[in-house]
Amino acid sequence: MPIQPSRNPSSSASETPVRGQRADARHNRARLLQAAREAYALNGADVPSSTIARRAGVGAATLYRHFPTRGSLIAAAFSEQLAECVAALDEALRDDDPGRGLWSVLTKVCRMQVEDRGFSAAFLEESPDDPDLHRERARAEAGLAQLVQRAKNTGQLRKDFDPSDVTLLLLANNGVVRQSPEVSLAASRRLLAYFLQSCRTTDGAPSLPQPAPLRLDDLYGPPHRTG
Amino acid sequence: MPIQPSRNPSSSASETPVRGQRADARHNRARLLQAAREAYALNGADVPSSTIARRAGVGAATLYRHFPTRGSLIAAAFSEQLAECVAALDEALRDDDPGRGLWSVLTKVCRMQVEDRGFSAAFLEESPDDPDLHRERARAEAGLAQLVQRAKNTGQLRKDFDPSDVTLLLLANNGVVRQSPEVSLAASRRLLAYFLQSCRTTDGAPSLPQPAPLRLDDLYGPPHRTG
DNA sequence: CCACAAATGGAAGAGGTCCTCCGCTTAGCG
DNA sequence: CGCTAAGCGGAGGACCTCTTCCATTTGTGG
Repeated sequence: MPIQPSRNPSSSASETPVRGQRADARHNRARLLQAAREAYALNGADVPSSTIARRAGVGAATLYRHFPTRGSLIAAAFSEQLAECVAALDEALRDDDPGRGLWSVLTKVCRMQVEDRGFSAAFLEESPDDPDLHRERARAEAGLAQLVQRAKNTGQLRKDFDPSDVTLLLLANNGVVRQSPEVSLAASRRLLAYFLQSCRTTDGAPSLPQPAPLRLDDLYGPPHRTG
Repeated sequence: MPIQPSRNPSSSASETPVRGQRADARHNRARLLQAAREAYALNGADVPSSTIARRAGVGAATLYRHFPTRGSLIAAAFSEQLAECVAALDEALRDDDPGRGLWSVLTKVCRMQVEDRGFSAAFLEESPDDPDLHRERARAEAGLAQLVQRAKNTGQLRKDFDPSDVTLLLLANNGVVRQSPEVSLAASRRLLAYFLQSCRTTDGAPSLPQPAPLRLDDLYGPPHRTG
């Protein structure tokens, strides 16, 4: 059963200010979100909360009142980007040409990873554990699977491509992104080019090893913390 | 001018204990190195020094006397792996089939990244700033360039492959590695398969975008620290 | 076996982040 | 305009890591 493009992609609860709070509180909340986005974009999400509070021109307590946990701030700060991803995916699903749709999604998301280091943190590294985020990730996963299947059907995508390979690309691209902006952009483009080229159907090509069980919603904290 | 395979690949000064120190000091040094390697292998190099000292069964001061800076410990702990890389490269340079040599180096290094999270830290993320390390990285860079050129000459490697693409692969693979060991292994294998497939000469293939200026010796700290 | 310097370990200072408490300010309603 | 509670900021406690200091232990050459 095909997924319906979502009607209002930016309805994430985290983004919508709570009704009935005082005007100054609403204002401060907005300033905090903006400060967080700016700070995260630069070097990822490992920024002291105090820095974000200072940039927003509010005290630490205000930050913690609005966003009790680290994850809630991250989730709220990136619900906009999440919406952008969902929109890109919806658009791709509407495209008559599934191959073009898939390339376009991959290109867009890779570019977002380059342009905003916090984006990767929000979706791959940190684990905000926000219900909205989980739901949207699951939706994205399903939409991607559908898009992948269609692209296989049209013969634009190799048959042994696995939806988890999208996650694989995102992780790989994330690894490439920790350089200066210009270098990151060039590196990401080149990585994507290599990847896409192998993804296209090449009948004589050797088959790939087993796909890795990478589901977006399983990716957690920096790594697999043991010890 | 072709590079000569190095005669004694494991002569890194960091590995060789200083002559003339007391037997217990030499012993503790060895215990520290082993503890560091074990701790780093698990989750990368962001392990508190105190943990390493405790695991080695020595006090914190002892650690700092032997390895005054974080970088010196990391560099010393991974000089063995570095030697392994250099050996793999030397072996590849001796191989009659440059393509096979190159694939083998890439496969080996990717696998090392999977099996030892500290390895990546030592070579890509942290900046131990050890003279030995710099020298060996430069040597590796040169050897790789040579191997790449040979593989192009035999027609096994696409003409627009750039030596920096090896670094690109290492970074990408590093991004894929932060999962459980089994998942990481599968993911890394699959990524490598995708990459290698595009690297093989395919005359009709679309050309790649500009290579990214990624030299092993330019990669620094987590990222491009601004702010 | 002894004396002495090398080497050690634990304590403690410095620095940084997370988060909470609490007295003060101010928006918003009547 | 004035009351009230929502909201605020900064101080400070808990925790963690890095690094140094120093009294004590221990290997070793004579």
